Amino acid sequence: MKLLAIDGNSIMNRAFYGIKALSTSKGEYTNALTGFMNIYLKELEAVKPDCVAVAFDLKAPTFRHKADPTYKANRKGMPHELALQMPLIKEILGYLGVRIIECEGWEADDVLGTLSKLFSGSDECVILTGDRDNLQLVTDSCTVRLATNRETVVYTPDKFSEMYDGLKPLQLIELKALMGDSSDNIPGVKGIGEKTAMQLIKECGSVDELYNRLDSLTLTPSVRKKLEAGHDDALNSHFLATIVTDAPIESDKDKYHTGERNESALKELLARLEMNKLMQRLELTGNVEAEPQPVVAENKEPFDILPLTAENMPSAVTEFSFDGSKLAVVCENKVYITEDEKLILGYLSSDTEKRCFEGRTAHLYAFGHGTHLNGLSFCCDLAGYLLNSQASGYTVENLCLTYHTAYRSDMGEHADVCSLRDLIAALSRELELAEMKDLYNDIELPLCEVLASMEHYGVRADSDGIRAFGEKLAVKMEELKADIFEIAGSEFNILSPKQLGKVLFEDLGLPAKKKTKSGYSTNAEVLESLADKHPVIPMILEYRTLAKLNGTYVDGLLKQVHADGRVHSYFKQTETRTGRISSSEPNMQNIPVRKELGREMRKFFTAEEGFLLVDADYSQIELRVLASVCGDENMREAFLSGKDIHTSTAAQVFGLPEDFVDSSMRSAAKAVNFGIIYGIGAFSLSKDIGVSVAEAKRYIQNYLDNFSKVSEFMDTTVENAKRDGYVTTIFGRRRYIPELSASNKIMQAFGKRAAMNAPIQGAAADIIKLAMVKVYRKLRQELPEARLILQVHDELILEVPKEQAKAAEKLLKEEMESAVDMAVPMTVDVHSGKSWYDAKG
DNA sequence: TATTTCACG
DNA sequence: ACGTACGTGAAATAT
Repeated sequence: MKLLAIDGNSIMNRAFYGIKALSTSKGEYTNALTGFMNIYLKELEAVKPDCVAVAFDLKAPTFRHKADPTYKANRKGMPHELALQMPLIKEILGYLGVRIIECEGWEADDVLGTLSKLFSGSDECVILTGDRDNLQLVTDSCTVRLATNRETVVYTPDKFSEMYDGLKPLQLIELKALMGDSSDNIPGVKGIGEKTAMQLIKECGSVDELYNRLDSLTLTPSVRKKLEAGHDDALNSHFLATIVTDAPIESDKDKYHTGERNESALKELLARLEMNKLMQRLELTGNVEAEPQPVVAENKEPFDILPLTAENMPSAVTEFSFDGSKLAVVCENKVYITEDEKLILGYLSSDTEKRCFEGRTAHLYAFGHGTHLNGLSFCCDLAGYLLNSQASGYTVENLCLTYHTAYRSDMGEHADVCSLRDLIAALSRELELAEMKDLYNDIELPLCEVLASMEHYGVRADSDGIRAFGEKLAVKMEELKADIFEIAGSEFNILSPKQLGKVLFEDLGLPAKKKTKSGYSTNAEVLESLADKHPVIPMILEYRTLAKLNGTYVDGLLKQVHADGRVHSYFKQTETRTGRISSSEPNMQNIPVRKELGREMRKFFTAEEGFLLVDADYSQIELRVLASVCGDENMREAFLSGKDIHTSTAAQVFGLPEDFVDSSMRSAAKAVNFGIIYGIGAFSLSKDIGVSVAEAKRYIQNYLDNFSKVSEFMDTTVENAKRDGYVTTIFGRRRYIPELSASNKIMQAFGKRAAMNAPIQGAAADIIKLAMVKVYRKLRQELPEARLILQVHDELILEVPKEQAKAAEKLLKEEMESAVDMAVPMTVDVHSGKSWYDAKG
């Protein structure tokens, strides 16, 4: 029989340090669990054992019969992030039916030693560990698999001999008796190191023999003296280094066969831990001993599947799924399916209440066929997102697992739609408990239609113009490239950070300022600081800029222009942790604007013939939100009087009348204002505005003294976040901040900054989302030919028949400014023009 | 697939 | 002594 004996603590330790931070969205640590299970499953595959046992040290201090109380005292206590995972791995292994051995008063090593003796002779023992101590157990019937961060090294007696210069595995004890082992607190003989110990053991074979023959050995006087003085230490160390093989454990070998899995408990635990990959892996690989069972809801009737017809179209509340061509409608315990366009449109446009997983596809289909999806009252993905914006991969199955409702995998391809009813009940309850029902009903749910409408209409893009612009850039790039090669004295890939780093910092000998994981940093900040050190630097910066424009914006955008001459960016509603929406394929939220050359790109986004673009943006929305929520009178006053906020801030911080504020003071104040929103740090501020860290510190202190309510708000926000585990916006949107409970200071600091930022960035997102819903509805009523086509966080863009542009400007400004009633006005600037370039003031 | 860089609010 | 502002997405190179 073949046994796989695992050193649980040691492998957990490896796993913990091998995988960087990993935790569930609520902050429960899972990195060691994930790493352990990866190693475990891989090794199971490689070893194919008949039996498995995992040995753990008990938590209680190990005052072993053979050791004094200081034994292992200098081993660092394990970090609590790891300690928290120890009971969980035991729970997982327990549900997998794996035998766990914990033996009071005995170390995991001793248990492994005992097992290796039990499974010797005609049996076989394979020890899996990350600790070289166990190598002394290697025999003809026992191999040790040493798990390192890269690969597993297998030690047989031959391999051992090869690695340890001809020594036998058991002689590892003799070696340690002399040289000691600081990590195990084995003292060894004082003054004897690895080299000497090795020499002595090779010559004498063992510590006993060494001392027997001490007088006749030829040794340097100092070594002889150390050995004589350390005799007791050597004997004690020998004792400590020896792994015992008589721990009191189960001696019936048959008891080590893996038992039955506890499928339901395993599933529930892994779902809580959000270890979805592992769940899949455990079920996919299957297991002859315990075939995974499909999870079938208790007391749940099967669903009848039948075709949808005009006659049997349900008129009660229904759940549906729609993938763009196939519709499935669930009513009571029946699933009606159809691919008929008329029936699909009939159902989608009917007024009956309907609920689904995500509404985007259905909305788009309806828009594409000149109608609307009506009666939608619930989208599970949006509820899942509001309940936990940190999670990712909102699927019906994951949500069912998270919110403990049955996933009807017994219904095959209709599993999703058949699982919705119970899931919706659970999600509704959770939304109620979290006080997010209004946020859900008034903002997120109606916004879904608005975003689908934006995607449907898209934005007109002038492909020819973009292409011509790209060709101009390409010509410039070729010229620049030739010049760069000439001046640098070699040809290389300018866009390769690695090659560029070599040229700049090795060949040209420029000073390297910053390093990345894999070499020199060559980012714009570094290069700018070197700009006057070598003429090639500014050229490289320019080349980068051109390459970015050409690659990302010219080529990237051209690929995304549809046959209708428009780009239909996808606005994702469940992506960001703060509540913002994101845009992709193409990303229309990062089209260049800050520098003139890039800004030119916006000339290629135009209104269709006879139309204009109307562009409105909130002025300083985040600072206004901050002023409102913290109630600072100073800030409120500045906004109410319509002052320039950065100038006003500068006047306060520098203690001067506003007329005395110059442009450099204003821009410093602007940087401070940004910093406040992001969770300020003196170091970064100093870098941003080019003053000393001490100076930056003074700015911040001055700011906080002047705007004391801001300071209080930040403090209480962080306190509340620590207490509750999350922060909320004025509309009740939540963001969990698990980083606040990390023991790592850097993580904690990040958690604090995120906690300070989320209520502000999130509230701004709430406000513009609400405005979008209002604008969309108002346009439908008053200017039905106008449409909302873009959102860029604090900016909305309409495409409007040109004679309606003035009316649209007015409507847009009014709806946006009146979306919320805050302590300070939410001012909006609005402009229109033929292209985005022209429409943006 | 991960890393680096850079575009936006 | 560390690493250094919040939130995104895309592309090219490196692995």
